Amino acid sequence: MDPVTRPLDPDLFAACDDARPMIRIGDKWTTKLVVCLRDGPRRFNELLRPLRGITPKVLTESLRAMERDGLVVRTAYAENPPRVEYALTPFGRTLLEPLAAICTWTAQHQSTLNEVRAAS
Amino acid sequence: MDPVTRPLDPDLFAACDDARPMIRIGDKWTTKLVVCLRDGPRRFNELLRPLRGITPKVLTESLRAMERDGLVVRTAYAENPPRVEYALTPFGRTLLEPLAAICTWTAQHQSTLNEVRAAS
DNA sequence: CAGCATCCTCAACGATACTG
DNA sequence: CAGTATCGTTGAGGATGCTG
Repeated sequence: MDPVTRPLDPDLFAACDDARPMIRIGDKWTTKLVVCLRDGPRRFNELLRPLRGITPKVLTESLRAMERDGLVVRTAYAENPPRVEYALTPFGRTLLEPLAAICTWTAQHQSTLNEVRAAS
Repeated sequence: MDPVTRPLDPDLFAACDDARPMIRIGDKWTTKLVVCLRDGPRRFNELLRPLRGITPKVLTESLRAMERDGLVVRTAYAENPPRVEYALTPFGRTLLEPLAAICTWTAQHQSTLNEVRAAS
């Protein structure tokens, strides 16, 4: 069929809709936070420091958003000084595997990407 | 060890760095574009329409960025009316698999997410 | 058809300072 | 320690109109 007049594949609309990552996977910190929490609960400052450059405000906002989505639980202990721990929920842990696929891809192709970008 | 004074895991810094998706996977359109192109070359308007809501400007910008990263090739045919086709490169196709993992996760947990968000 | 030009909005992100 | 408050920046994305 003439490529100019061929109809649009209806399935393409569905395919596009399925491709939306509803979780804020794209934002700057969510993926990193999930990875940081994979080995167990972490305290606020234990997250603040390895995530070089994040500010307390942004960390708080990110954690709150992930809490709302049920990815993270916040546990505050009534101690002095105060202690708060963040941990992945079972639901949050299900993100670990697909995220690992992306991380692996990035690690494998980062050099390729750098070359291509440097060449342009 | 006292949880207050325990040292930060040095590996955590590396883990965080590995978690950065260098590709603009997070942006609003890149993942959808990759999925839209998985079955073969598409023309500008064939991408514009299924990606409901995208504007020509943003589509152009997204495609240009993906071209710079070597994910997409742009082929212009000297015809009248003009015809341009966009296709995934072999490199771009390598993204399909890890992206599918995310899409599957989203499809599986979308209802869970909707419930959690509605409850808050 | 495949875009470019122009202007605009808004939310993420950041810097700095302060507090229970 | 674990934040909050305030202010400022930035850029992705959008609206609209025009063109080779």
